[in-house]
Amino acid sequence: MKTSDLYTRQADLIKALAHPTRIRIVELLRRGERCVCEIYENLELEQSNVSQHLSLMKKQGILDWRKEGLRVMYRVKYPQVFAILDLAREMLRAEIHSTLGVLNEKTAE
Amino acid sequence: MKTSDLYTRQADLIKALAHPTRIRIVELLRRGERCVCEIYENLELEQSNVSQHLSLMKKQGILDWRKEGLRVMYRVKYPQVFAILDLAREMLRAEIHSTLGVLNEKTAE
DNA sequence: ACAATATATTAGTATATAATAATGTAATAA
DNA sequence: TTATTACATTATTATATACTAATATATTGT
Repeated sequence: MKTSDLYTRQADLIKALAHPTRIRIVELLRRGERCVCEIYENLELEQSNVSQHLSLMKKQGILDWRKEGLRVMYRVKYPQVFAILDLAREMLRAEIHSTLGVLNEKTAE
Repeated sequence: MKTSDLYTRQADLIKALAHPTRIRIVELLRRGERCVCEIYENLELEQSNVSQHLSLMKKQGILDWRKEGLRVMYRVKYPQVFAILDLAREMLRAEIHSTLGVLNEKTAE
């Protein structure tokens, strides 16, 4: 039996959020649960591609799903997921501002 | 010019934390700044390997550094980095508990 | 100027990830 | 029972990532 260590599990969980498409999916799900078709239509992606990304996140335990007739409805299981995306955005903004800051210094007075 | 879009930048930033070795490095830096040699000795990794991971995180803007003689001291630039690791650990614990929960139900009474 | 030390960079290779296309499966409708 | 719809899975291929080993660079001490 090969139980991956905690750092690896933690990394895999974070990795589940480390893709632009998966971030877009999660942001869509922030507004509530959605079926697969809504997701790929909304984001203009291939059904298969979306399905694979969903299954990856499901595997990492951050998504829940339920069948509703033909549809499969997905939702984000932990609010921490949104919190992580928000924190990343904060840092991104800070980074962008600090590089812009350098530009401003150069063009100032 | 190929300016990567915001979701890609956000994903790259998160990806910088999505590796067991980089998580271990950041956890070490949680206790304060460290030189490269302290890091690779402490974590029993190759200097070159650590250097590459550091440079990746530096590139994503989450690490700061300063030269001190021969040494280069690294530190984490944003507390958000630690917050993200903490949130991921929370979810990991919840996941582990919920799977253990299933086991308990099976062995109960 | 030369040696030693700390770190960075590069090249090479193995492995992982992602996208597309094709096929499979399960639920409902006719 | 057959067709249709929604989704999942698999195979293939391209690209990205990570590790090791080797080499380069920069700083300090002699």
